[in-house]
Parts: sequence; C-alpha cells; structure tokens
Amino acid sequence: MRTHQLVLAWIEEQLAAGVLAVGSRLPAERALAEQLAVSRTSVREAIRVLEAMGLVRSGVGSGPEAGTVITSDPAAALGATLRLHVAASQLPVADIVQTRVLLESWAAAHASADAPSLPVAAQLLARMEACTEVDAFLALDARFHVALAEAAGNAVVSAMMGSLRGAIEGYASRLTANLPDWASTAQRLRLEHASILAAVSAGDSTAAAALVTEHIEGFYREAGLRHGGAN
Amino acid sequence: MRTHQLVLAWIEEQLAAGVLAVGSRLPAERALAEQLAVSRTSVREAIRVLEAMGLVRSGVGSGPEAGTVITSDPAAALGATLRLHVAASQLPVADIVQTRVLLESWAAAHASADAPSLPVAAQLLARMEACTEVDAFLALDARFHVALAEAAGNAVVSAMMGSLRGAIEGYASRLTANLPDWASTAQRLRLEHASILAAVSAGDSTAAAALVTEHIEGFYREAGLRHGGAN
DNA sequence: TAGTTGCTGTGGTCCAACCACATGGCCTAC
DNA sequence: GTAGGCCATGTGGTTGGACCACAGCAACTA
Repeated sequence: MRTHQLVLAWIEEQLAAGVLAVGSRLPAERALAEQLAVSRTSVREAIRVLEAMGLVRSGVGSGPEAGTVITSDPAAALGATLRLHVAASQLPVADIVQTRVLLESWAAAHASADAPSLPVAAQLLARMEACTEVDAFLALDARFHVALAEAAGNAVVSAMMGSLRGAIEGYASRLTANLPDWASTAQRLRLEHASILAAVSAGDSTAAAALVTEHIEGFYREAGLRHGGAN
Repeated sequence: MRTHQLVLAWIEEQLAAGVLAVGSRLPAERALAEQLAVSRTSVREAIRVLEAMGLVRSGVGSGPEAGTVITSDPAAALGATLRLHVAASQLPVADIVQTRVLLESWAAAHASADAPSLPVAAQLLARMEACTEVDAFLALDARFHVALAEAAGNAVVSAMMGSLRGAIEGYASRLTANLPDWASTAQRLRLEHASILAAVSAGDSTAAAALVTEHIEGFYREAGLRHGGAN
C-alpha cells in the first residue's frame, strides 16, 4: 500500500468512528505527517484526493477559513469525475442526458408537495423571469433543477443529479449557440419550469415526471445533441 | 489557481483535443514537470487526483505496466467517493439502496434481450450455484448485477450502478451476519437471479423491473437495514 | 548459445527550505 | 485611554534535490 493511501485509510477510519465529522478540522499537515510517521508530501497527496472527492476544503492563513476542514460536496466531485471521463470519450453525453432524465423524472414523481426546497425553486424561477444572459440563466436553471431533485428527499439522487448537470454544463452552454432564437427558447423553458413546479406542488407525480422528461429531452433535441459519441 | 490544478487543466485539454486517449501514456513525471514549468510535486498531486477519478493508472519500473497511462474506471472512483461520504454520515445507506433500485430496475426494463453481457451474466449465475463462501458469493453477485446493468447499453447507468454497489459492499458484507441462515438466503437469491435473467431474456421488461426491485429491497429488508442514518 | 550483470528510466518517498497569507497580540503614537 | 500600525505565529502552497525499489534491456561473459 502506498503511503498516501495509508493516510486516506486513517482518515476514513476517523470518519467512520465519528472522531472526524463534517465541520471538523484535520490536524495541520506537518502535525499529521509526524503523527502518522509519514512525510508531509504523502499527507498532502491524500488531502488532494479527499479534496477531489469533495470531502475536505483547504485554506491558507489563519482563522475559520484556514486549515483543512471536513466538508461534503459530493455533487461537485462526482461531476468533475464524470466530466473528465466524458472528455476521454468514455461516457457519451447522450448517456448522461438519459441518466439525468431517469433520475430527475423519478425525483419529480417522488417529490413531496410541502418540501422546503420547493419555495426555493419558486424563488429561482422568479429570478429567471428577468434574466436574459445565457450563462446566468443556465446557472439559475441548474439550481432550480437541483432544488426540485432535493424535494424527493434522497441525498444520493440529488447529488448524482447535480453531478450529471455539472458534468455537461460547459457542453450545454456551447449547445445554446445552435439555437435559432435564445429568447424564445428561454421563454419556453420558463413556462415548462412553471408547469413542472405546479405539477409537483399539486402532487400530480405522473404529470410531473412526464413534464420533466419532455423538458430535458426537448432542450437537447432542439439544441441538436448528436446521439452516440458527442462530446 | 493552484499549480496542480494547472496540470489537471492541461491534461483535460489534451483529453478533450484527442491528443490523449485511453491507452495513451502520460509523459514521465519529471518531463511533464519541466514541460509545464512546475515542480514534480505538483505533477504528482495532479496524477493522484486523476488516479482517484479512475482516469489513470501508475506503475513503476519499465515495460507496458510502467509509467502513467490513461485508463477509465469511473465506477470504482465514484464508489470510493460515495463510500467516504457515507462514512462521513452525509449519504444515508438507505438512499444509496433506493437509488440503486431505481437505476437497476430501469436497466432491467431497458435491457435488450440479445445484449452480449447477458450470456456473461448467465455464466456468473452458474458459478454462483457452487459458491458457498459469503464474500465470494457477494463478489459474483456484484458482477452479475453489473452485467445486467450493462445490457441496457447506458455506460453512465452501469458506472453509477457499480459505484453504488461498491460503496456499500463492506456494509452489505457485514449485514450478512444478521441473517438467520445464509445458505437458505443464498438459495433464494440464486432463484431470484434466474428469474430476473429469464424475464430480461424474454423481453418482459415490466416483470424484470419488478423482480429486480423486490430482489434488492428484499435482501436489505431481511438483513435489517436500519432506515435513516445507518452507516 | 545461455546466463549474468549492470545500465537506464520509471514511479515512490522523504527532507529542507522558502513563499504568501490571515490572524492576533503587542507596541507605539496620539 | 484609545487608535493605529507592525510583527510574531501558524497555516497551506511550492520548489529542488536526494535517494530508493523496480522492471526491462543490452552488453558482456562463461
């Protein structure tokens, strides 16, 4: 076993045992290196891995932002991993979109009408009304979909949904250049968002799932996703 | 931007441009460091991240196994990430199981009856007939489920399915200690596997999805998954 | 011809040093 | 007594160099 994996195993143990939890601070790199009798280099490699996994956040200086603290952002980490594999032509974008439809339609069907994230989603829709810039619109759109997914109450589905969205975010942004008229497309998306939110709030799970499916597939159909190998 | 992220960005560019592809060799660490005008340490940190993402494999010495080569094993990487977040109590095991049911029942329903991975799945079932040891049985079980998922032809679903299974593999193994009689449970699982495979081969997608759902939920119900916080 | 030996290049590990940064306490000037 | 500036401290970020184990291969030797 390589040295940095020893550090990773130690940290995983501490997490499983509850000694470390979200919000905890890891010992300083130099102290941890001495404690585990390894070099600071190996400790840093382990921390880089944990950072890529979305499990820790490192900051320099002093104060609350400094040091290495346990966080939990699985969506970003999974998204980055997927994005790299897409770049390596190992994961077709079409499969990502299809999986996203699968997860998100399930989430829409299983969302509870009184979930606290639904008002958040509604606020995001209000902000999108006045938003004309493409990338800002897409950023709000991403947050809306994540809020919708959270209403189903499954953290894994939410994280994977967000990661799928993030993995092809740049791709989706470039796709908008294919659209004949962004303003009209945006308006259509706004209406679809409102319909989805209404269906979820009304508890009409069948309609919600169908609307979500059509919403996502419709966008990529209009923007011209090439099936079978696009990246 | 930190130095190792610069290296990551460079490698992602090379991947996206097709200069690097699966099977390619990365330049040697010392050469890459000089080429990008960074230290070898930073190059190594980037490689550790890519390794954790399942994108590269490093080997010492000379020959085909040596050096750092581009691979693609997203399932293992995603699984390790999920496992750590489970250890940090941020992803409930129940949510992982639920997501697995979602993905796998979808895969069973969308599997094509003539997929090349179905004969592989059948072979795995034959080997499980004679397998009595728990961990070996679970290992074959994992491969069977992945083969089944691959029959649906969606690489992302397959990878996520495998990662979900891997993230709680150790957990499932410990759960078997709760079972009153492993031999009878194993026999039941074998019969269910055969039924699932038969339904998929017959193209009966509705039955296949229902059988998969009951198969997975039944196991965790019998083994006693504590809902809401077990890890 | 067959075996051995050493050269070469690879990643793996460690160390020592320096930098940039943010905080907090001390010290000075008013 | 207060306000301002300054430096000591501890953090991660980065670098260069050194050494090791390993696997292949070529040159050399018996």
